[in-house]
Amino acid sequence: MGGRTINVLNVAEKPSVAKSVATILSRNQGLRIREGRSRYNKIFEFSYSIRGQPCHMLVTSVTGHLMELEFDERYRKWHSCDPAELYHAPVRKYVPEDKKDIRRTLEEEARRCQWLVLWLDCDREGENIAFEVIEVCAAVNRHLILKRARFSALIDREIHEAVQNLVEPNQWFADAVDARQEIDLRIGASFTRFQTMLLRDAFAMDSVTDDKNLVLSYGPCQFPTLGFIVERYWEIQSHEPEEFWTINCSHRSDEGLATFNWMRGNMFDYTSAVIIYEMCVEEPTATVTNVRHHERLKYPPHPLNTIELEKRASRYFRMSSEQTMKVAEELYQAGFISYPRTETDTFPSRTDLHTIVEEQQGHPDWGSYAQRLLDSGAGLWRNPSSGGHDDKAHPPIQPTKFSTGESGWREEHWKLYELVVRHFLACVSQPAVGAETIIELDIAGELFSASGRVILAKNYLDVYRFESWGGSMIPPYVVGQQPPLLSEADLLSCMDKEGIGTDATMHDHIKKLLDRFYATKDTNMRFTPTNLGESLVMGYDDMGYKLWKPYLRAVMERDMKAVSEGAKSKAEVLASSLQQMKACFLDARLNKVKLFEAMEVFFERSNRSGGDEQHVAGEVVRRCGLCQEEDMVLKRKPVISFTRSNYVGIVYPSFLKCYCNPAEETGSFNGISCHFKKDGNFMVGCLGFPQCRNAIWLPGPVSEAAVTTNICNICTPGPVYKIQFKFRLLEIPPNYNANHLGCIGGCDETLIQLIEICGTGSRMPARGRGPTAPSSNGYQSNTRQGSCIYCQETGHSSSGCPSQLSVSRNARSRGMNHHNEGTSVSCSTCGTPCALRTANTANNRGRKFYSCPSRDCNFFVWEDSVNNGTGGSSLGSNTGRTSNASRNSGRGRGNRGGLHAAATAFVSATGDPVSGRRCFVCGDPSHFANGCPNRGT
DNA sequence: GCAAGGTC
Repeated sequence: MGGRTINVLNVAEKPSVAKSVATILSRNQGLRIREGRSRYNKIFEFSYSIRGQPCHMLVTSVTGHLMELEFDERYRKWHSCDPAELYHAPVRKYVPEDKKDIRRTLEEEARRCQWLVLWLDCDREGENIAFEVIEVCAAVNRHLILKRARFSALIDREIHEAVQNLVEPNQWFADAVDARQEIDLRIGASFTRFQTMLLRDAFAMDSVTDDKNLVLSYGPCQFPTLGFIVERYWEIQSHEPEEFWTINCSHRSDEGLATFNWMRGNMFDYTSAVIIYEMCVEEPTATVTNVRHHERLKYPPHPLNTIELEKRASRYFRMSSEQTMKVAEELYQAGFISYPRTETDTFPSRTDLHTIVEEQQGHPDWGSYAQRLLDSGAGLWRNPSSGGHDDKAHPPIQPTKFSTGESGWREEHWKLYELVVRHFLACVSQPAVGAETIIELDIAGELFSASGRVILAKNYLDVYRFESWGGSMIPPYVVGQQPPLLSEADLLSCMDKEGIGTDATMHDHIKKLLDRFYATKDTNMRFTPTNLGESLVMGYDDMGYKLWKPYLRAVMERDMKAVSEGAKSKAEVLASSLQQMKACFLDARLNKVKLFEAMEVFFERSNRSGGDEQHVAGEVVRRCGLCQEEDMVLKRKPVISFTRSNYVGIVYPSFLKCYCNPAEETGSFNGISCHFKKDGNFMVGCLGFPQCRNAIWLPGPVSEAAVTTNICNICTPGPVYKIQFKFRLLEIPPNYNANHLGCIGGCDETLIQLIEICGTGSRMPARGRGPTAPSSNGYQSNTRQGSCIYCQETGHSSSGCPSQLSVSRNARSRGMNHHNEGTSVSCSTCGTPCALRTANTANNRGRKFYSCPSRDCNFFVWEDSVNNGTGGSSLGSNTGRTSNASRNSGRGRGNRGGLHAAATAFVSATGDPVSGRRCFVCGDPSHFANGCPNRGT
């Protein structure tokens, strides 16, 4: 070839690899370094020749994935859509903000290059990152020729061979990762939103955390990890200790004491044990019946990979896996150990093991051992065993630089470096040799045995001080002893065995469980599920779903493998996997009562307002500018108590919705007439709740509020109906009137000022807290009696009722809320089939409606609106004006400025800074009136 | 405010 010099852009997965590749290829001759747009990703330049083609080489890097997957903007907000929509909502790949400078570097360099050579790690993720780099570079230079360099170690021969034998990038590998990302995102986001919105505000979880923003996340890796912990915990709980008896005998001689164990082990029958014991006592002469000698070997460990490093650091030093990886990364960055994220536990044949040992000869603690290893006369050397894993990307973790400790090291650095070095030296050492003796005795026909071990040659145990070889032959667990809680090392083993996470992410999943308050770790590094973690797992388990088991991940992994081998297409796997998971999600939602029941085992139901289920309808104030679907109505926070013959307590509005007209204080509950007492603060909220959470809080001192027919002539989009307020005089400053005709559209200075001074209803400390609802056996038990709510038969739950199943599936598969045949209406919120009922309130007596039977759902629709096509909505759309307003005002997007501004102004009054606003009392922009030092109290 | 996967 030869001829004109071409520019070749080389991109590695991380800066260190770019540097190594550049150093090796340039042979350190004429290597220039310059800055890129990103601080960490330098650009190396030198001349090189690829198969006779003179090249100007530019080597730079990314830092892992360049792109992330996310839902389209319209689905990003938690209340923007039904979580079930997340199984088909559009997603896009984009370059996140912190990677944009890397993208700029790639774009700038790619424009002037002819070739792009991809030096990403040779695994599936690496291949996927390669395509991300291609996407960015090809977008600015369509003529780029794309090449992939395959290499498995950063050593001269590999790198030179790789660049002289460039191949094509592997689309199948990248596709497998695309599918994995999309499935993870859709499952994770849908279940996380569902769980969080369903449970967080429904239960008093202050015992778990004070964090009101608690997220109850679900993830295909984190949940099975939690499952391991819960499962072991349940094993321990279900263990019933049983008494047993055993007989021991011992023999004291000049050489010491030998203890013999009864070969029957444990006897659970007391009488039998006593009889045998008496026989032995009556005839106590012991006869030695057997003496056996064995030579035993104890082999050194396999070469060190990530999981073993984490497990051993946990066992030997009580370091968490997360901490271990952090310290290991620092040691790697400083060049003392090799890359710490590796599955490989086999040394590549070309590894120069001797050189690594030679480097350690000068160490005060293990230097002499290293010298013995190198002395061929000592016979201590042994070629390392293979653990059978090879990720073909990185070698086992090994020391790469000699050190007797550095000034900046903390104790963890010392320990981890020592572990890596001693482990390496152990790997190339002979096994320990022991002589084992087993002695058997006969006393009155009963057999006893004892064993002892003498270590003949310690060999690797001399350097691997973390392991010992005790003389005891008693197994660590005996019958009847309960298993211990899972240790971090156990947990890592479980995850590794079942393929949960990767070596680089396992510790993240463990940490996530602690961060989410799903589990705790005690001082012995053992994990216990929290009430929250246990109840979530219990809930899904009660549903019959193994979502907390590793099976789902295993299936996904098989699919990914099939895609990466070309056996299945990405589209095929995505379609089938998401279809199944969506069905699972919908079923889980139908069965959400199981989650509630499990939570009720541990938590009190919350009467905290602000929850998803606790709004009672009011009057329409304006159309919601956020969701553009529903109206905003004046509501009173529904802390509602009711009285009936023998019970006083809080009723959840979901029970009330069909029975109680919000304007009245009487109604019926389960056919019993009740007296309702409303005692909450005022707010204006969206009827689309819980899908839409747009809410405007009103001043705390409001004692009465009513929507008028007055329309504000300032606020747009209209109409915005004004509200007649009455304030509690003692709670407002003297210069304000008790009566006020106000507007929530953002124009009303008086309201804004009162909120700044007095706060809003949402921030009032005690909101009519009544007696706590019974948690497991009060009226709530009507959903738990075991008989189906549709056919009244026992033996199946309502969600599995044969009379309803086909209807509900039909409705769901068409993505509809209802159809007009018989009683087949499904709840738009949770999909539960709804029964036809009759209203018994003053305004609507005799009118038929459908409502969701689930006690935690607000779905409600009048039968006549179903039949005339106006569709379902949440509670309260029966005011007449609602549906008219909905129909008349159009459903177009955009123009939500007026309401948005109003919401912002009111939000500012609750303490969140909004630019441009100042304290109303003193004018200082650094605080609001609520926190003003000049305000006085 | 959701996942898991790279890596800084």
